[in-house]
Amino acid sequence: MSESLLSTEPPNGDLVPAFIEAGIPEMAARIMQAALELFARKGYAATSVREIVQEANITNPMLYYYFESKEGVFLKLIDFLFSSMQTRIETCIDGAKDLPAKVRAIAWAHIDGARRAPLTLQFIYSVIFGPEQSRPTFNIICSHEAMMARVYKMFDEAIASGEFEPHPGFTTLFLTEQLMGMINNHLMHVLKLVECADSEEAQAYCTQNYLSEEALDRLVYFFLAGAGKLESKESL
Amino acid sequence: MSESLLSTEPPNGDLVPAFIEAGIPEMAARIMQAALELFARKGYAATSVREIVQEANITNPMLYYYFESKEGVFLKLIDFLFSSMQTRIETCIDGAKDLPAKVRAIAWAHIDGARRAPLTLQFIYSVIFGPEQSRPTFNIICSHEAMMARVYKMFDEAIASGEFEPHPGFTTLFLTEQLMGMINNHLMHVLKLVECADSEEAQAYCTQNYLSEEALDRLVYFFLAGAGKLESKESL
Amino acid sequence: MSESLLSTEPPNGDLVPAFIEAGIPEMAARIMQAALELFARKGYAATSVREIVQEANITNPMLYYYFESKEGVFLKLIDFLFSSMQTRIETCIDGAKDLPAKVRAIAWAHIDGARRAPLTLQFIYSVIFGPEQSRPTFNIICSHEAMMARVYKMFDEAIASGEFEPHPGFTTLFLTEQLMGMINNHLMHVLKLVECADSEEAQAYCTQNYLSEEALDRLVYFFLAGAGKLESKESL
Amino acid sequence: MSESLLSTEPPNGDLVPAFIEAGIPEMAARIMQAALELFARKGYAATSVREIVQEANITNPMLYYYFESKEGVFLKLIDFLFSSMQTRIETCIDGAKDLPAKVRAIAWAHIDGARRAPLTLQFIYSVIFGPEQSRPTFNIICSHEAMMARVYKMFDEAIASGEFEPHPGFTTLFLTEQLMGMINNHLMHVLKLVECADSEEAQAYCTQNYLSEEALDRLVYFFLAGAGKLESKESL
DNA sequence: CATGAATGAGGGTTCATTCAT
DNA sequence: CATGAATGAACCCTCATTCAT
Repeated sequence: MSESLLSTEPPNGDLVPAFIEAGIPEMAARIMQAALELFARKGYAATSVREIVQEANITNPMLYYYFESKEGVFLKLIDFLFSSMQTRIETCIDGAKDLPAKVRAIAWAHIDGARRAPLTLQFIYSVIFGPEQSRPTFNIICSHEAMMARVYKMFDEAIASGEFEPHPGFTTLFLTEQLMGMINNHLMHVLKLVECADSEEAQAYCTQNYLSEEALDRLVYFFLAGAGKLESKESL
Repeated sequence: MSESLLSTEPPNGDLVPAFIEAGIPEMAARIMQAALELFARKGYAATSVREIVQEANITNPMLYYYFESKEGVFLKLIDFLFSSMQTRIETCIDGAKDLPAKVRAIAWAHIDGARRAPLTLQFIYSVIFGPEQSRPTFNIICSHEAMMARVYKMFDEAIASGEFEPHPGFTTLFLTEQLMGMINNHLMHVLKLVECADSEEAQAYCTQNYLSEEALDRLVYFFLAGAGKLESKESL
Repeated sequence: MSESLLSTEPPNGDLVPAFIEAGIPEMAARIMQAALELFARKGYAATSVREIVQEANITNPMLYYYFESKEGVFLKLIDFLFSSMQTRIETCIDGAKDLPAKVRAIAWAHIDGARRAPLTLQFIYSVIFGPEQSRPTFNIICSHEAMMARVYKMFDEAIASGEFEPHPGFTTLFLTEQLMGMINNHLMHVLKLVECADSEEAQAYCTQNYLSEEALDRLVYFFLAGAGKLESKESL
Repeated sequence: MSESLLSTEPPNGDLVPAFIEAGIPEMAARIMQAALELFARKGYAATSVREIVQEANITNPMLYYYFESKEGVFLKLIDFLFSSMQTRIETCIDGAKDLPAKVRAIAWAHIDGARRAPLTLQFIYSVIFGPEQSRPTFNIICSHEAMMARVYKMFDEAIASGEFEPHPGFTTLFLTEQLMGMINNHLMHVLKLVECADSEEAQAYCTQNYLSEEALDRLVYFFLAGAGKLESKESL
């Protein structure tokens, strides 16, 4: 819609500044960044501590100085990333005026995030959808559900205010699951494409079909049409 | 719709008979079954060969007698499972008379499969959506896309025949991705629930909301409403 | 000297007929041949039973039917080869009229053997000169010394008859060791060259410098000149 | 000749000090020493990493901390030993005034080395004369030929200066091969004897016939007499 | 803060050998 | 004679982690 949507940040996915801003020492931040990339690319189990410290350009015991263990690195990372996502979604919802705009903002935040930091997303998804025992146990429900809960509430409010009427039989939970599922699905395709996008042509294809405004519009429209009826269709 | 849909097979997920039927020796089948369960639960990297052979109740070298390596077990497994899925989807599409029935059949095949063999699904999803380098490389595109291609063709034919008209701007590829994505999303929730379903109450909740006819109807309806318009709405 | 010296047998090194002639069943012969080649190329320890049976084109238990063990194959092989060498040397000595001819015959038997069956020689040498504990224990002294003893006797007789007078201080044992050592040394070079002789040029070089009559003459002359004085120098 | 020739160093063959002097950490040196002894006694293939670390009194991973692999230990060892030999031979040649003295010095260096560190020699010989595929591949030609080349040059110079005239038909390469071959042959016997020298009597026999000045004289005389004529025979 | 050195436990894989048929 | 299937032990190597400095 507005150009401001189209972020121009480079897609380097370097979270070190963000870590430091959150009060994490620089070296710990480098470790977390290295771990993030490796966990995303190879998974937690297949990533060795040695690889992490090599990638972070530090010595082995330093990791144990800043973190309790390999598991500790993972948990700190997960905690940070889920908090960020939670914050982001809340900002999206609170900052948009009506349901379509809110939905659109949430979707765009994810899509743009996938473009800018694909590895971060890959990591989060592998944690959410991968086997639980392949990584340290942590309360994924707690973290993930908090995010879902905010979206859930968004639909509740829209229905209560009469702004939106779901198709018969559709619960708020169902709508939440569908929306987040559609976004996830979209991002999965983005990630697959980003990985293989060696040629310029492939990148252009990816951008047009998955990272553009049109792609965003398609997604939002599909969801709203499938989900129910809006009081006023102006915003679509 | 018909009661025949509601399979009553127990959800043990034992594929050994299926393996044997496909010409795999019994001991190899036991190995594959054990590996499937462990890979699904812990991921490929976190599963050790020693665990597999222990679970399969065989000695270590037997695995190497029937398979080239741990990697070989994985690949044979993947190959078998993807072939089965491919066959199944084709059967669904060819056996149903119109688009809604086809979509419904595909969705139900997956949902029922998730109920009967959740670990198999968990395994397949962790392979499709997990980090590529966390497991042996194999041509996932080739296997997965073949499945997608059949669905793609299904939409193409429905559109060509005038049976279905997608909303403006929706390509066949987009529809395919949305349908499969929605099914995936649904199954993900099923898997999460199955894992935690220790109480009878929880299981009942899961069955009603995700494994019932109503859940299936909701899904199919959401998809078709979001995707476009049917020539005749009778079948819905 | 005589053309009969120049053997024209192909250098295939196939001992299967010889094994069979010695009363060994054909399959056992094939196993021994395969083992010989592998032991020669990789050494006893680095050769696995599986490799042997694959090379011999038989199944694994067959080896244990004909031989007690991997060690048994080795011992039968060694026994056969040392006996052959012993016989050969005796024939050389008994068949030549004077010391130079005997020395020449012994040297030539070895050189021609190296040409015809380099792997056999490589095997024998690796057994004689390699670490004792790298292979099954067997009485190498017994086998090897018997060979040496015959040569020793040859010198003794030549000295006793006045045909040859060694340089002062040279014992018969010393002469024996020098002669066999020189031959060994020569063969080592042949083996090294045969291994690398991929080009025709290299083969020609090898033939001229190590496998020709001139090379033989040089060797015999060097030995006799170094060892002592002949009563009559006609034969040189 | 001079007493200085007769080294009195104990024949313990402990190279650890030499390794450390060459800048190798002490623990790595202990590993190399243990590996040397085991490789010499059992061969590379028959020696397990567990044996090495047990002999070196360290834990298993330390070997991999200091070396890349079992193969790495072997290569570092070979490199060190060949360099030492090369240096030693050069010192012998450069430090002696005429050809007989040079030949004598080379021979003595080897004989004395065999006495002081028989395992080192056994190892080197098993590498040079054993099957190539029984150990890691390394450029044996490069290492060995460099040594030969220096000896080759020694003969060339002696011939050019008129100091020595080889028998007709003897090339410089032939002389080099004969000399080194004779030395090798001599050392082989030393090694065989050292191994069995459990009794004092046996040791005395060995010393007198293979490690004494007389044995050295015999060897040098045999070689020179066999090889050609010296301008002046004084030095013999 | 930062390091080189060290470790017990376990990783995947292959060994020589033997069983039942 | 000949085979497919099976085994306990051992192979080389790497893991996450910790020590002393």
